[in-house]
Amino acid sequence: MTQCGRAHPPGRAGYPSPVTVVTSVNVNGVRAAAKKGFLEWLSATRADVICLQEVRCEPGQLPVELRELPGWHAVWAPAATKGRAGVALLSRKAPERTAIGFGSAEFDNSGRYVEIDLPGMTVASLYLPSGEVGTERQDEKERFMAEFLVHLTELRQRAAEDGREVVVCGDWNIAHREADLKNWKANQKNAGFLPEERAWLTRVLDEAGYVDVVRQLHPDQVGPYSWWSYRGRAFDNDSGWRIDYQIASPGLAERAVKAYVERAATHEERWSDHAPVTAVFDHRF
Amino acid sequence: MTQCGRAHPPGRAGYPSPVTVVTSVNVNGVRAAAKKGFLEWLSATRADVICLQEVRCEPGQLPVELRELPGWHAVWAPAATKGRAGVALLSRKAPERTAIGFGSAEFDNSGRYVEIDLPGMTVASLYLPSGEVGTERQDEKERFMAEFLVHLTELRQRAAEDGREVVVCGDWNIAHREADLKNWKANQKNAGFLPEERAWLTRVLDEAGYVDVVRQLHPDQVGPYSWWSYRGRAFDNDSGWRIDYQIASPGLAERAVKAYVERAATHEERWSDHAPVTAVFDHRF
DNA sequence: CCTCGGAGG
DNA sequence: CCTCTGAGG
Repeated sequence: MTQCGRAHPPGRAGYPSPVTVVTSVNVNGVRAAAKKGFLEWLSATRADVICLQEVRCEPGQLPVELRELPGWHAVWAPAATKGRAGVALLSRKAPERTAIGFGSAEFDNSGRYVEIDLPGMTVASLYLPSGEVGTERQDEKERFMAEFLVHLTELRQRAAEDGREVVVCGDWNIAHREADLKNWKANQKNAGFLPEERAWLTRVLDEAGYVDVVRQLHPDQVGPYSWWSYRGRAFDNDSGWRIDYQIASPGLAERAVKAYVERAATHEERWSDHAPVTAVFDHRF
Repeated sequence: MTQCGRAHPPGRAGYPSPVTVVTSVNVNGVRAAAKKGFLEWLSATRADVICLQEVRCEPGQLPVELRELPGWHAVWAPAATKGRAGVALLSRKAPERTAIGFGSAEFDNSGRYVEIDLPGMTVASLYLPSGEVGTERQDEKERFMAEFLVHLTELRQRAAEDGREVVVCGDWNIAHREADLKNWKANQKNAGFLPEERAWLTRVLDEAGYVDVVRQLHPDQVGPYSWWSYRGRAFDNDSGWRIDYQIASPGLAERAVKAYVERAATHEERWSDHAPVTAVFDHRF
């Protein structure tokens, strides 16, 4: 682990480094992404923790460049079905604890959730099912949402008791508000912007007590979108959706000093249909 | 039809042009081939008739560049199963007759045989099943061979009665003799070089009365191979097989003045794992 | 318009 | 190591 210390003043107790940079990105197939520029982005990023979704690869299928990531500790949580879903967590520091799944009989092997403890904070990578209205896949999404809300509530409580902070990053596959997608009117009956999905996200914030880190720092901005369909000219027209979030405990969220979408990361050579969502937490404040 | 006459003396009765150039090539997916150089090869070829195999495309799926081939008449014979097999015939002159299949209940819809009549000669495009020892697909290959030998015999007889010549071109998926593949010893138990397959090809020549045009003109040559696996470095090592043949009636075969494999056609940018097999028939002799 | 699996080659 | 499906996105 060759991560070098940066020129920051000392942080608060429990945070060995005064600043933690967290990034989340749905890579849409980590092997394909690696061939198109993901590795260059990775070698340039200043993130301390990276949450990946849609890895779509069993650990045994990873090419060397991905199996051996110098400077990183990796936890891979593939789906039982080959080539589907799959999440991972990369961290510069070794995790104190690792957990795959959130205690769900149905979803723990579906490659949709992995959680690690780092000094003072828990970081999770989430890939919520994408759903499609009128299909069994929408029912699955709803079952996931119901179970996962319980987990989020318990996670917050446990963390609070332990004096830890929490951030759940990933592809939530729901745009929360009208400002979170280009064409909200046309999408009110489409999966990803259904009233019940939006209401569920509101409950994540209001009832489970989390904060949408990007929105907190940019309350009046349109977007910033994090996903643009590969179909048509969605990216060029910025016809996107904000469906990738960092959802943090209030104590962590209030330490967020920056939060943004790295749209340019996938601009020149597009290596995913999602862009990285990054937050900088400064533990000195 | 903009095919211009060439500076040849007049041919024999029944052959409006004194020379007929016939090419056969397995394109391994005509859409993929078109993106990689097949169209450039096509625009440069001097062939009068082209037999294609493994077109792997329904006529409705053809991109414009393939749907509209100026100067060519095309007959497409796709397989019932999408993306599989499929043969076609392109001719500068309009066919006098077109037939898909050879009267087989099992195989007429399998995209493996199409036949046209041109002035004085019948040209067929064949894609014989490839087979694999110990599988149902080898049984299928053998059933095809049995039925097809009957057809070849009848085809010759009918043609002789009508005073026509015949050439059946295509991917026969059998190397006939030891000189027809790089590593014959190691392949004696593999589909494509089984004793019974080789014996069947001998019957095509000796019993049904056809001539292997390339071998006739190059009796002592190793190969020339017409297919090199995409696996490993088969092409670079010239580790190939001669499995694409022009099998002609004796009266036509004796008019062959040239017969060769266009290995260079797929050398620079490889657009198929097979190379075109071309024969020039001169009707003045 | 992508990525992946699997069949067929 | 190719080219196709078809599912999932």
